[in-house]
Amino acid sequence: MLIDLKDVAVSRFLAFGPLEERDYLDLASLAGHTRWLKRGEHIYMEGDQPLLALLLRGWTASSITFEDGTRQVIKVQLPGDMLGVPNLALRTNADSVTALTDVQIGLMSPHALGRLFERNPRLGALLFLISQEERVRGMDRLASLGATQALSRVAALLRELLARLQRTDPAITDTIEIPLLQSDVASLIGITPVHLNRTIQRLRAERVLRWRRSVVTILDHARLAELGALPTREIAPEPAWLPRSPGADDPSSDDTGGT
Amino acid sequence: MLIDLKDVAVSRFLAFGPLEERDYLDLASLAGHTRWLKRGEHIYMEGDQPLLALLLRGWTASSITFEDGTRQVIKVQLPGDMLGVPNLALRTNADSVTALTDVQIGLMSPHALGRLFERNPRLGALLFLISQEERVRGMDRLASLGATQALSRVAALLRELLARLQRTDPAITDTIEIPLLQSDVASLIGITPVHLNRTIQRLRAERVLRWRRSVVTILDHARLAELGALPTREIAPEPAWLPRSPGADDPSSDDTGGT
DNA sequence: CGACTTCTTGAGGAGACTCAAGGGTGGTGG
DNA sequence: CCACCACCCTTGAGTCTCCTCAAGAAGTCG
Repeated sequence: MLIDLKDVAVSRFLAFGPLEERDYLDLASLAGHTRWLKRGEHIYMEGDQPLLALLLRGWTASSITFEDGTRQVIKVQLPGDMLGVPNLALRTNADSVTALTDVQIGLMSPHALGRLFERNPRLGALLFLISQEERVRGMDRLASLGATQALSRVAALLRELLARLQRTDPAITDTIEIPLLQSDVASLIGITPVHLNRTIQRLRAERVLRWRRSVVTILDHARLAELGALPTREIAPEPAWLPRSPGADDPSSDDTGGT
Repeated sequence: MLIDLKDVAVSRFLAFGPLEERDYLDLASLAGHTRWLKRGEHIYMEGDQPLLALLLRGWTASSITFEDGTRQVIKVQLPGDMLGVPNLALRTNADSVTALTDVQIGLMSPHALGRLFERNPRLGALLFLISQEERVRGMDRLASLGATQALSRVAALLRELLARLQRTDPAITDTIEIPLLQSDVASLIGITPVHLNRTIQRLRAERVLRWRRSVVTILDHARLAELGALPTREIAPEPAWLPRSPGADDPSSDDTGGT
């Protein structure tokens, strides 16, 4: 059960293809202090100055609070995900991020990010791509909330989490531990906790899944896919247009000889 | 009513601060053929190879189709917005983009994008930031769909469109022309056309707005803000961490620098 | 073993959906 | 220029999903 933190930290990058040694070094230059936070603590809050971090262990949730106090959970982050990235575009944070479990995060300075764009355009472009992947996820969630009812939304969420967890741990197939209260899951898919619970009861009755405390076991993957009726998204394998790593000794780059 | 296309094309960049002359030149290198498409035509379709374009004139809508044929409108794009960006992360497009009006688009090659990241890290980082801004918009919409009811969603949508239009045309204050059918608007906010219509009737009765054909006039901005209860997002003014333009003659650009 | 949180179930009500038909509006062709 | 047609908006009626309020069961932690 020991995972190499290095692997987790770059897992989102590796989804698009292998990295050169130079890339690992440049990515390491992003790493700042690591911190542990307890479950329930906030990594950052709405209205604060933007802050950038990498989630190394544990789960977090991003939420937005309305003026009347209503809280909406926007998404959950798993190890390897970056925290606070969208807020870089804003003067103050749009969302808050809370630790769902005890978590370990690696803080990183926006300035280091800026230097990364300068020094290693390939990694800059990869960061760009990772953000696009997040946007696609957001679009799918939007489609789920906008066009389907509770049963489908639960199915779509479980399929999403399963797929994301499988990427860093292929051993996961049927059983996942979701450190979310049912009230959090309900907010995530835009229904009330009461209604989520009734929906879970239906899925249990149909033997689609087991859901005990925070451990969910999928019994009928086919039925789940049928309910959460969005296609599985495939990551672009090594997009040809990506700049090459600055270390790569390929003489065929016809461009200006900078360096 | 004549708008300089150059201005439109870079409007999203300018939101974060002014550009150097060099930046304009590098951005121009992204520009490929421009094309006109008629209302109703598709810029690209789900399942196709990703394609990159800049919307120069007119409106488009992005939508996702479920396996059962249900279509969900994800977002609308206005002049200056880029089309197809999120799909760069995927093997095949997750969404389709359709022209809501006659539109003019500028195609751009992903390879040119890759070169831009290499040649002008500042613009690379700005593209990254523009994507983050989109993510924030998506998060807000997710919050709107997940936590509020029809009346608020209509209000939030109108406020969003108003704010986006005002950015390129400050003259817009109360009246906007929305080239969307009520059925499109309904899908966008995750309700049925019938229910949207009833909701509009309520807003009309309360004298919050006029909505005739595709022309919407806001009569009561305060009430609208009250209903669409999300804070206004402010773009970060010239983030300090952005790399500087490669043309900028700053002698201290070598990587010195403390921790 | 309590005290607390979280999950579960019940009952009643409201927002949103479906089906369906009537009323405008703009476009097209005679 | 008018008549017709197609498309869209609007309204009605009935139903269902989902919500709210509330209380009881089960699990967790000190």
